[in-house]
Amino acid sequence: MTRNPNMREAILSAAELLFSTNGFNAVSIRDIALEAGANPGSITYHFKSKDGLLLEIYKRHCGPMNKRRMELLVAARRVRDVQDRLEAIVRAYVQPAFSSSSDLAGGGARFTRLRAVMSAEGNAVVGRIIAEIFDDTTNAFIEAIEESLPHLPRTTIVWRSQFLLGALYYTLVSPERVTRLSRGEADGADMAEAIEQLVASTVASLQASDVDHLDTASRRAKPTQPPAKSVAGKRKENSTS
Amino acid sequence: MTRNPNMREAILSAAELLFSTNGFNAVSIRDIALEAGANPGSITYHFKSKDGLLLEIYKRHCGPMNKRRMELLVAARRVRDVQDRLEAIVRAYVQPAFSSSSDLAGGGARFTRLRAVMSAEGNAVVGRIIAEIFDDTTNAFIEAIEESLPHLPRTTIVWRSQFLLGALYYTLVSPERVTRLSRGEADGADMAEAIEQLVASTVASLQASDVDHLDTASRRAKPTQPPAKSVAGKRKENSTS
DNA sequence: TGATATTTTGTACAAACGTACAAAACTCGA
DNA sequence: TCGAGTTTTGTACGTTTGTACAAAATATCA
Repeated sequence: MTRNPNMREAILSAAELLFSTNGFNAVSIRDIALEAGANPGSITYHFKSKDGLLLEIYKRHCGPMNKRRMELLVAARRVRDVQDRLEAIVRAYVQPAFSSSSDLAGGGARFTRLRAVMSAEGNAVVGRIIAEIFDDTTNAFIEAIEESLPHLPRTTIVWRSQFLLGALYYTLVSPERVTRLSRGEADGADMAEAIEQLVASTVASLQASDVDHLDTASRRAKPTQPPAKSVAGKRKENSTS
Repeated sequence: MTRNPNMREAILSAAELLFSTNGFNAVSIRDIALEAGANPGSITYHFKSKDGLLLEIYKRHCGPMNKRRMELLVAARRVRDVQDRLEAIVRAYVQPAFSSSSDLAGGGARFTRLRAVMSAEGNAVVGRIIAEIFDDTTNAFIEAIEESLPHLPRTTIVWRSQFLLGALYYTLVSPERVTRLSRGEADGADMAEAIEQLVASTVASLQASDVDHLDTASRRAKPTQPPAKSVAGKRKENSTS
């Protein structure tokens, strides 16, 4: 059998691929070994345990990705125009999640899909990592958005950042849904297009005025309402704060 | 027929809970039996296999949820004002995903979280069901949105519906992230608040003009731009259509 | 009630799981 | 070329897995 010069890398790559498409528990160490062309025992040798392997995948990607995010964020904050700045901020958050600056091509998207799957499975191993590693970066983005949209409550920005991350995750998890529902007119696996659509959608969402709870309640009570000119963010803010 | 329907129901409920929080493969039949206070063998008796149990959960919820969605959609389409109609359409899609009209309280949210997890795990059993059962309903919503926003290409609506579903899923999967990032000011598990935030965000996203690729390219080339008044949906439409 | 149908239980089994570990096969400076 | 260090291999272990099945328990209805 041909020996792989860097078996450790092959194992990491195979594990990334299989975990990100099938979840953690559905993939056995033997599956990974087969995909990587390695012996099951050598996985134990390199990473000690299955959890250790998953942990190593995270360690490999988190640093470079969030570093790139922060670099792009610093540049984005310098953009003069508010609209452009907001778009640049969102793009700085989204883009590194699709294509990491690190070694492998498309590795960024694969790792982000892995994060989505682990998040859905409620994986205990990565639970702490997410809060420890990602929250700092996320907070920096929230603050940047706060600065550009000072009228918007922080809680609303948090909600919309949640929606952004969910949209990001799901786009990588189920791209075929976009292709199917668009009847082939769009390609859900087209990452460049996904980024553009996601950025545009998120910027518009962020620019909308805050949810007004009292107003919303009254609007549901009497659905007929003086006609609005169908411009988003039109509703006046008279929130509780 | 069923002499003691309680046990069957208890198994279904326990499986729903465990699957939706831990994934499919991480939960064993013995785990479910323990949670339901049943014997492992009785699960095989009622549902034949583990896959059969998962399938039965879907059969139980899909019908009522999508029926409710269609009822609300019909009502939403009758709303006169465009802004209000759009909001009603989005709400008709979102609301039944959080609280089903069926028996158990909060069962809707639990089932939607289950769908999110199965989607992330790429579960083969439910793969076909989703396309078969959900696409009809989703298409009805896309058409309703198309009707309210005739200037928007269908592909863009599909992308934004993808983002909506992803946001919906992730909100149910990781509500604690909202609580954490908002430093306790918001409660990610507050479903009513989540719905309001999600609806407002999505309506604003839908009302944004289409992504213009050429324009976007030029805007990135020369970042200085006539200042926008930071009102969502303000940008003029000069799309390709 | 007794006969029959339905549900629950306990146990068993083959397969797959994560992991450990010794032997074998490599690598590479001296 | 040699030998120490590193990596890979093969195998074996104790568990846990999904499922099957017969016996026991329970419910239904003449």
